Amino acid sequence: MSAPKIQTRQRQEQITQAALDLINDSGVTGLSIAGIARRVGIVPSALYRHFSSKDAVLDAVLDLIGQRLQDNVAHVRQKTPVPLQQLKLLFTRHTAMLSENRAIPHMVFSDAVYYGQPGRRARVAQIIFTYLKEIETIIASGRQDGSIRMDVATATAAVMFLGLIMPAAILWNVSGENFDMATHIKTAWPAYERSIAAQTPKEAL
Amino acid sequence: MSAPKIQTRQRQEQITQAALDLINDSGVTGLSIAGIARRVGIVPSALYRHFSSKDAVLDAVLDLIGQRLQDNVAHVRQKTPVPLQQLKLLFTRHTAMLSENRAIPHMVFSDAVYYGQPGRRARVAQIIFTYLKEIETIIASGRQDGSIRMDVATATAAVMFLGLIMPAAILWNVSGENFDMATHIKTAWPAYERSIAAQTPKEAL
DNA sequence: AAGAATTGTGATTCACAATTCACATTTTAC
DNA sequence: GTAAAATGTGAATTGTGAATCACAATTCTT
Repeated sequence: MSAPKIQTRQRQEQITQAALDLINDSGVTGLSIAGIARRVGIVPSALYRHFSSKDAVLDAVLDLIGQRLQDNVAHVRQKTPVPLQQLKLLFTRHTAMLSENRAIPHMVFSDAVYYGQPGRRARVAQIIFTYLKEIETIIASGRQDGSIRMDVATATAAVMFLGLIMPAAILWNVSGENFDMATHIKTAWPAYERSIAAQTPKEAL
Repeated sequence: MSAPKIQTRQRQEQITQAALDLINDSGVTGLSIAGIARRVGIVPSALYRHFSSKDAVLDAVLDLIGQRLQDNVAHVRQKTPVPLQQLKLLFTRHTAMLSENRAIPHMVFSDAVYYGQPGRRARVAQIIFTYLKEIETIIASGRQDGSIRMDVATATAAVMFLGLIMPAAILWNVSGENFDMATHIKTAWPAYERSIAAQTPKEAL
């Protein structure tokens, strides 16, 4: 019994998504050609019609992740024009995203990134720094409208924003998903805000 | 030509250290029995005289990492009694430690932790939460002496402390060790301090 | 110094996963 | 409709790395 023939473009999407899902379930180590193929409903060797190698699949997964992050930023921008609110919203959305996709931290910290295909690490750096840049842009506009203080470097404020997210992701993962994200968001945000906002705002709860 | 015979206790230490070094160089994926054995100067099969399996070696490495973290805390405590200074010192020491040992984030985020031996994840959780607990203790004493504000939960302040460290570690690794740790420490610390200190201190620079 | 326990060695087994290839089937182009 | 291109299949190849085992050398005990 043979799988239906699908155009490469769509198969590539299926394969990339299946790979992402598989990483969610079993980590980067658990990612195998056979596993991906099974999920897509084709035979392992068929996968090579659409990707030249496993490494190529990994690169596609990285692209997908970068895409998702950018989508997040775009969504937040379109939701509200107020910089501090954009940041808070991005915070909640990003944490929610991480709750559903462990694949993201797994990829970012994966050996495959650091010791696999040369250039892979640069690719991940690209994704992270691009994301960071977006955050910096938001912060910069907050500086312009006077809502964010000037004596914290935008770069630092942006890195600290990541610092709001990363530990939460780790603790959530390592604790067997028992870490209370909601509480973390509720308590950490005001503290972060205090460290970067021009003055303690009253309405931003 | 045969390697000298060494008592198991010491071989275990050699092996654990070699494994840690190997992870530093090649990641958890690059950790192989053969690689460890080569570094120690014995033959792969000889390793099984001292460890029952590769998993057992991994557990030993985890213990070693937990040990190092605790040592760090102890050192800081002995250096100064002022909570905020303890935190800052811990921050600098921890970042320095991460610069030298990529193995630590690699292990913490490794698939081997999440998808390997069941219970391994709990072990990592144990290490992290113990460390977090120490930080909370420091913060609690800062609350008692009035140097740290009461309206931030100690747990949150502790998690945010990790948030000072983790992004730095990632950016440093992903950027090919080009991220400027020193600048990060210098700019991020005051911001963090502002978010948890009772009032902007003047001497704590 | 003899026997037991410990530690080291080399060959080998086993499982697993990526990749290739010759061939089959379906889709597309003309 | 027919040839060519695209896609899918199953078998075979190859490499890798963990683990086992029988045997050798060393150290410890007494």
